[in-house]
Amino acid sequence: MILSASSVHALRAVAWLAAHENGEAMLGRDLARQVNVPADYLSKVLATLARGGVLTASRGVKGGYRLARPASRIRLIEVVLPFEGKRAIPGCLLRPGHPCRESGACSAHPAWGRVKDAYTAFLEKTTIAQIKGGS
Amino acid sequence: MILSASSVHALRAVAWLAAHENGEAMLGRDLARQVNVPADYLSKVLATLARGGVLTASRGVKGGYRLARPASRIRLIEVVLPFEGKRAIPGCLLRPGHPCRESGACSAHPAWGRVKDAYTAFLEKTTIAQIKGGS
DNA sequence: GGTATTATGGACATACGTGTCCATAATCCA
DNA sequence: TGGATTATGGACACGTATGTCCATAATACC
Repeated sequence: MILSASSVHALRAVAWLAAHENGEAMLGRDLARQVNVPADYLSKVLATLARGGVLTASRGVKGGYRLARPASRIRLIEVVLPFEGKRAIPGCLLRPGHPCRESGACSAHPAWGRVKDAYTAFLEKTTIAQIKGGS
Repeated sequence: MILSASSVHALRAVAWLAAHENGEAMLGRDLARQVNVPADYLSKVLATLARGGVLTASRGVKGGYRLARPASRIRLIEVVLPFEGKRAIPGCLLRPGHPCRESGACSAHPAWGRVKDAYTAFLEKTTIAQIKGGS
């Protein structure tokens, strides 16, 4: 389904974190239980997000994870990029890896362009605050 | 990138076939060379498309592949479905496998819905004739 | 300082997509 | 009928995503 499982895990975790911020750091295992993802796997995802500057992690008692910034200033692309790699931003449909500019665009460009634009706009313009739900 | 490599191979092959129909059947190895896909791999893809009723295959001398119907009556979803499986039609973003109806839609529904609708419309409404290029 | 607690990291297992190689079946033509 | 030609199918190889398990490092609290 378009986004990899790791990306969805990451979005779910960050969105849940945004919807339940209360000053305290949230434990990795609690977060895993809440978003229904294997704890040992989610820990890798969370570490990646911390390295990417989306979350801050702290160890020891009272440790856990927090958002590095307000949810309204975290865009989906930042959450997803480490897991999607270059595949995050789609290119030409029939010629993968091809830029598919207007001049010399491939034959599928008119139909595919609408999907491509909607998708990239979704990742680049939507913030966590817009998908977090809760309140 | 959203669609699997096999799906893109299939689309490229069918589109090329549509753009170069001339009454003759096209050999699998020629098709593979034209769309730049490994011949031994494309043959599996083409067999799947034949089983799915998108192409007709014939063996022996003068054999090869043809479109089973005019390109204007082959929708992209038919070409892609055997390779994408249930993943072909996207569902809820944060709750994979969830229908995400309007009532009780997940929190990401407003933003994600636009992408989802554009994508499913692309697959279900676009025909091979619209992406085949050539003349 | 010592101990419990938490995140971090490495090694490993598994499934699947992609791709290769080769034997076999079906078809055409001489 | 026999051989050449073509699609079909099975077995295998390989990389990557996903997931599990366990040791280690960092931190807070007593």
